[in-house]
Amino acid sequence: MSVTLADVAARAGVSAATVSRVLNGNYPVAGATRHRVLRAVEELEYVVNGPASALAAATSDLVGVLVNDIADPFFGIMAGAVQSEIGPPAQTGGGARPVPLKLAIVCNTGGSSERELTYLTLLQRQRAAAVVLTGGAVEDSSHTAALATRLRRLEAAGSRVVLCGRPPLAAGEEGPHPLTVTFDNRGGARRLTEHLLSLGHRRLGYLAGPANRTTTRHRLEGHRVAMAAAGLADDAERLTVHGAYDRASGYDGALELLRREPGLTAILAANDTVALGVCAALRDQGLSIPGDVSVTGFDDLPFAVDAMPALTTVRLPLTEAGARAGRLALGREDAPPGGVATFRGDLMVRDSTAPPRTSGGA
Amino acid sequence: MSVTLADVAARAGVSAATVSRVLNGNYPVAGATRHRVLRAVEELEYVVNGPASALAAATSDLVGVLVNDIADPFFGIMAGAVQSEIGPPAQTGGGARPVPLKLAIVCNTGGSSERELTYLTLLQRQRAAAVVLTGGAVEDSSHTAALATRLRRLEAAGSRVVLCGRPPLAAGEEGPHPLTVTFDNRGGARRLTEHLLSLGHRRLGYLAGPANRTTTRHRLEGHRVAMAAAGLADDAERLTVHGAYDRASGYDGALELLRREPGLTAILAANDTVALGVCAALRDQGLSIPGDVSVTGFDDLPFAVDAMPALTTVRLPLTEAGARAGRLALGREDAPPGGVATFRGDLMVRDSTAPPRTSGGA
DNA sequence: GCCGACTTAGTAAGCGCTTTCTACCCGGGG
DNA sequence: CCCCGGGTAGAAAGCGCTTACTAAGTCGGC
Repeated sequence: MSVTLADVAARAGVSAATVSRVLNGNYPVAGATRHRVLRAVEELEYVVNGPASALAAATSDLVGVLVNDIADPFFGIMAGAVQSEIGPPAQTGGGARPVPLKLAIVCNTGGSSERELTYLTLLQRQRAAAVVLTGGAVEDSSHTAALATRLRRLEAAGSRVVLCGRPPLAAGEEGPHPLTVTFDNRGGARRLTEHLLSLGHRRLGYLAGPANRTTTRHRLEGHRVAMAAAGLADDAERLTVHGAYDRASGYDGALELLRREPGLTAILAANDTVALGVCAALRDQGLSIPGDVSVTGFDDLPFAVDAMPALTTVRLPLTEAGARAGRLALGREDAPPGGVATFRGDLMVRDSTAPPRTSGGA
Repeated sequence: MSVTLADVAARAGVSAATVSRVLNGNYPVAGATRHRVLRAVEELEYVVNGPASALAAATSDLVGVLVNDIADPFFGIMAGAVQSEIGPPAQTGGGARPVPLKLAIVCNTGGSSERELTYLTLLQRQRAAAVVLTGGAVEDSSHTAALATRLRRLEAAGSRVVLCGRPPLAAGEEGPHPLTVTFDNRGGARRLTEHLLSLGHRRLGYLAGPANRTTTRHRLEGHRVAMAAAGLADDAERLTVHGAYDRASGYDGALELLRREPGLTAILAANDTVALGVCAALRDQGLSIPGDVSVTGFDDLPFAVDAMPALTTVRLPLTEAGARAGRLALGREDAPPGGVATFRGDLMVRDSTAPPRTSGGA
């Protein structure tokens, strides 16, 4: 059917082994021979059979990238960054390809731990060279255990595993842990809360993400720490509402928060998308931002600066993190000390936060 | 090293052939035997070797998805939709898997035709079951020809090719064309322009996308048609600026447009992201939207409704288109008549457009 | 002028799975 | 009682590539 190595070999008057060696450049081949082979490859429009080489070499050119939802820029940006590290260079590459180009298999888990496991198995089946898991992990002991097992099997099967944007695996296990690139969600949330507190806010509502997610928990913890330091621990507890990481739950959550505490002067949203929903709800209630209520997001996705009003948020270096994870996955970069690299998030103060009206009167 | 079919066969006391048949369910196997095999699979934690089966069966479980930039929600949404059609079902799937789950290989071309070809070759190498090309195509005759060749080769190699969000291949070629799911960019742009015209605007600037892109051209054509119908053809020509599909070029483009025509009362941006840049520039110039200048986007990405102000735009059914493309790619859906399905975009009138101040005075 | 050391190329044995072809077991009709 | 056909399972030949291992030249040194 299609052109095979043998065809190329015949055409170039050499053995299949030689063609393979020319193509992989992992064995000395005389210049003249190489050229003859390369010409035959051109003439026959030969394209390597990936599965065949993966089988023979016991490794593939595929890298799995697990994301909650690729349509969400948060994940899209990280996935894109991973991809650009492992794929063809952005620059018009010359003829030499120092490292074999890898292809990224993007898997949407939709936040379901079950699908996460399913995809991990599918990636193991593909003999993926590496797997990058992005986003917060579900915190359910049975799932955590199942996940750890799967990851161990993947590594045993030769895949490199890298966590990106999620905390390292529980330290309880023996053996080396997957390399991890993580964000300081706790610190970011704490700084955001402190920012609001320092503006004079005292009644702050917190719209947390879905329960049982590490990201949700860490951000919430950071918030609570700051609240407790200001002697507002009880309020923090009372004014926390959980919801999905989407606009709709921001809208609903804001309404719920207002119901619980009509005197609210600030709302911290789980992330930028949720914050957008909060803003919409507030506007619909006839409240001005930040005049009546200050709002904060998290992540600093590209649209945050163009929101109405421009969102005060925490910038997460998603691109850098994804790129780092990609390099780690290919072993192009040395592991960070302890196997964990943490990126902190910078507070971006914009127009959605201001001193509360009551305290502003001085 | 790892567990193989043979190991499972030995454990179950059957031949490898039988195990293969049980796993693929494409051959009658007695119930008792099947159960024994399945148990052995469980006990051994056997995971099929994908490359091996791909080699033997001459087809893989991989579907390539080419996008300009996965971090851009426009592409993220389509890619996600494709993915959800070919991957594990969102529902907690039962044991039966009617169709083998496919994995999506997402390839960021960055809009480079060269990388597009590179990826196509890499996908052919993987023996991808299907390839979905999204987004506008580069209109360069040599690239178009090269692309057509590559696609033909892919199809010859057994991959199904589907175009999504780009026009069908030139009709000149013989043989069946790749199935296509496309958007009525022309009509959308025309309606957008007519909307502005009907509000009373006469000095409209158009911020087009990068030249030599089908999407850019179609949207521009739609705009020109409406402008010409209003006797404004010359202005349309003079007030068109090309730029990338990003926020920065929206910003710069708006400034350039204002320089060319200070009396501008409306700017049509190539897409929502560009529109955001336009809004930012206008604000920085002290102009109000839509008071001084009306602005429109295109695509209706999720953030459009939360922009400052909410963007009047054209909604493209990205999810539906992606899903359709995914189904077409797997042959799960019959080809549309003529092989081309066109989705139209609906005008979403929001707060960024209003009658121009001067004509509003009546 | 002969023998290692070094290059370069070929041989061939798989890699783990699919699938055709063959073998076998049974039950029922002639 | 024999033969035939439906239902199951096994044997074995690849699928196209990688990679020891082996072979054949080529040199330079003693």
